Amino acid sequence: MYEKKIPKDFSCGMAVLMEIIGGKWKSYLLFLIGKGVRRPSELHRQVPAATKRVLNLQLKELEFHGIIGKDIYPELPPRVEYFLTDFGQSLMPVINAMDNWGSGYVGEFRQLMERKSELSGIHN
Amino acid sequence: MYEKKIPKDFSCGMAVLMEIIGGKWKSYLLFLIGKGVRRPSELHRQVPAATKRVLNLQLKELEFHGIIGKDIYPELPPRVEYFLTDFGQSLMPVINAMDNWGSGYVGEFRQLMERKSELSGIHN
DNA sequence: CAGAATCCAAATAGATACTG
DNA sequence: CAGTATCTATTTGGATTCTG
Repeated sequence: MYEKKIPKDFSCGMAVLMEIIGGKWKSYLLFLIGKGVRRPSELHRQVPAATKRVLNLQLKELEFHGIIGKDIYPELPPRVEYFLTDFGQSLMPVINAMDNWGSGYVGEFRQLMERKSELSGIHN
Repeated sequence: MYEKKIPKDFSCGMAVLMEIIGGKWKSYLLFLIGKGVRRPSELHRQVPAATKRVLNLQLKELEFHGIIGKDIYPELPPRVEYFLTDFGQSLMPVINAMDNWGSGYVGEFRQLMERKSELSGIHN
């Protein structure tokens, strides 16, 4: 399995939360699963910029921390459905607070990023 | 300057927030500055595990996003004091919500990490 | 004390091809 | 469809040294 070499300090609640939801796509995944998007292929369709591999890795971490669970139906073709655990549900208000705050800043944030791009000559 | 090559998608408020506070030590820094720890040397003393360089990088990012500001006193020896902007203040309730949730999970989290370490044979 | 410069290590993500 | 394996690229953080 994966072995981290640099110790992290989890004395602070923030650090614990960041460890749990800190991946690049975990917030989307939680958001979507919270909205009822359950199957891996659907999730991938909603977040096409990420590869299956990365989504799977992050889903595994969320599962490891008990935030989500999965039902596996041994059919053909195989079917898997993710869901929020009770513990995961307890996280949703925090997620929503984070999303709300961020949403209020999206516009200004984009401008800031454009200014930054101009300065360094990048034009996506 | 630093040029990112992989585009990020900030359509979601969560992603914006994570971009702003997502660094390894930013949460500590905000927490400490919010508590009134102002000077770089003090901050470094409170977070000795991080190097000055990294703390500076993260402080700069927080400053770039308008979360914190700094007063520079051109004295000898030089003195710098960070402070939360109004915008940064607006973030604190979210930070606190995140910290509270995480704090409630610290114990269980540590156990989980130990179990993980046992499995892979790591004993820090 | 504050912080920039350089070099390097670790962590994380992406591309692609493959299996049941 | 779901998931893994392998390889590569990018991003981020750490160590050290140096300056005013």
